[in-house]
Amino acid sequence: MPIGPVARQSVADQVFDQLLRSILTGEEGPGTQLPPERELAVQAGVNRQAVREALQRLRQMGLVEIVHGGGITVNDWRTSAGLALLPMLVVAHETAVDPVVSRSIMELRAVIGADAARWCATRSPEGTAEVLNGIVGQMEGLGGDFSRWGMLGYSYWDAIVAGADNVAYLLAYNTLREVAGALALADRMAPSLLEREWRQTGLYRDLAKAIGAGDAEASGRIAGELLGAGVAAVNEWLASLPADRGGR
Amino acid sequence: MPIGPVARQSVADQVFDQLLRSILTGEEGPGTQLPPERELAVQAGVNRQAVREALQRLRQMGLVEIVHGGGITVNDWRTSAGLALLPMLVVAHETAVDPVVSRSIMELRAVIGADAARWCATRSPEGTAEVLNGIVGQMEGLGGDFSRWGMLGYSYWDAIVAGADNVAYLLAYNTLREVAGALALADRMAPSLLEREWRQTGLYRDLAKAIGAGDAEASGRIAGELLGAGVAAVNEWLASLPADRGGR
DNA sequence: CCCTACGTGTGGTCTGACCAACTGTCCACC
DNA sequence: GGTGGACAGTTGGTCAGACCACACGTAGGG
Repeated sequence: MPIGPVARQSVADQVFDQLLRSILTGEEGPGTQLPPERELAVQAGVNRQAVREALQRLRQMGLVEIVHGGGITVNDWRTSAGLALLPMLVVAHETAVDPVVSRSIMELRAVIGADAARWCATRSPEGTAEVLNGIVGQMEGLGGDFSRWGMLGYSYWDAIVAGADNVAYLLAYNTLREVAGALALADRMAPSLLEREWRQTGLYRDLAKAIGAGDAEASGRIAGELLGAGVAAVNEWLASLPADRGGR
Repeated sequence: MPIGPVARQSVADQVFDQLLRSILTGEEGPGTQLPPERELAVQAGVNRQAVREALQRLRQMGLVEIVHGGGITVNDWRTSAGLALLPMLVVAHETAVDPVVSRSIMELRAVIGADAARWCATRSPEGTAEVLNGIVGQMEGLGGDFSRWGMLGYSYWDAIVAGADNVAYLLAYNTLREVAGALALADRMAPSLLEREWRQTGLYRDLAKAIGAGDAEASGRIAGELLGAGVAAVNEWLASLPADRGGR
């Protein structure tokens, strides 16, 4: 039995996590002032530099505002944080993944993936369709080995997004891939939600063909169908839950 | 003539900018090792702590990999950076905005905005349509005062995205708003590109009505039309350029 | 009453030191 | 010959303490 890599978190990372958590949970609401750096340092029992690194990272994410000599103010992350916060929203309450967050992720994935496929059909360089077909071939090859499907799915959509010639899609998709990792770690349910999507190998091949033919309309439609399955699965999951799970 | 606020950049921010630029320009390509922290500090003529803060921020963005005792490796930002990089891509080459980046931004904005409108029609809380109608009223009120259109447009789409009940859209839209600021600053052309979109007040009112009626299909269609105008404008701009502008 | 000047608190920068992890080398041992 | 341990050098991580720069409240002078 192989052992995995040991998670080693630096002191600054731990401070970052603690502050992030207290902001996301609302313990430190928007507009409130954080304690001074020096006090945070003694509270955490660490050096001031570690606190500073954490605070600068929070600032970069838009979660706090720091003014020289004026203290640190907590922002409202709903209006000032960027997409980079998404992976951390998933991990923030580590007991279970917020279904609304999951749905958000799947919807964003679907809407970007579908449009990327549309553009990929007309803007992608030569050879993209061949790459996609190769991946589909591998998919068909490994019948039930579910553990490797995920990787192939990533490569498939990676190729499409790369072929869409849209940096914004590319970057957003990178964030989404990171989120997927956090999702899979935090919640065992997520993979099974995706399962029905993975199974549709036929559509994967159709999509590759449509992209190879340069048919934007068909590509967008098939990709939407493919990715819509994941959205539908999350929605069903959401509907099956008691009504009290709807926060954030 | 009123003078604006002076940009005061901390030392760590300047180091961050320099490193970011040298990574984005490819001067420090993927896989290359950065000089050690101590050397970077003497090169920049600053403290090592400042360098550390900058490096930690680069790490958070996924641009570099840092291993304890092992040095700092530059990542390929195309595969490892998140959407947070988008604003910095715009500013990176400050002479002119890369048209491909601009197009990417407008497309992402359009695709998210349209889907947000679709969901806003069915998922938004009571009163959203009233808010939207109020904003449209203000739009109609200030005939040619173009400077204030931008603000109103932001509020309008803010309300829609907030009503879509999708955190991912919300966060991505926050990033896009930030990008819009950078765009307007870096390139005077951007506002005129958006102008035709702003002018379509009638569609803005139609969209508010469709959302109020809970008509998802119409909302998505109108929003797509509205936002598609901006995409089309950028595409025309792109087509009018000499072919040598296509990098990145 | 204004408003200047100052003190206090807070973020920003610096110095220097030490700890901890990776890397390569060499050598004892099997 | 190969394996594993001991070692030194490089580099990131942490710490302590000091000083500078800015914001803000307040008391004193006009």
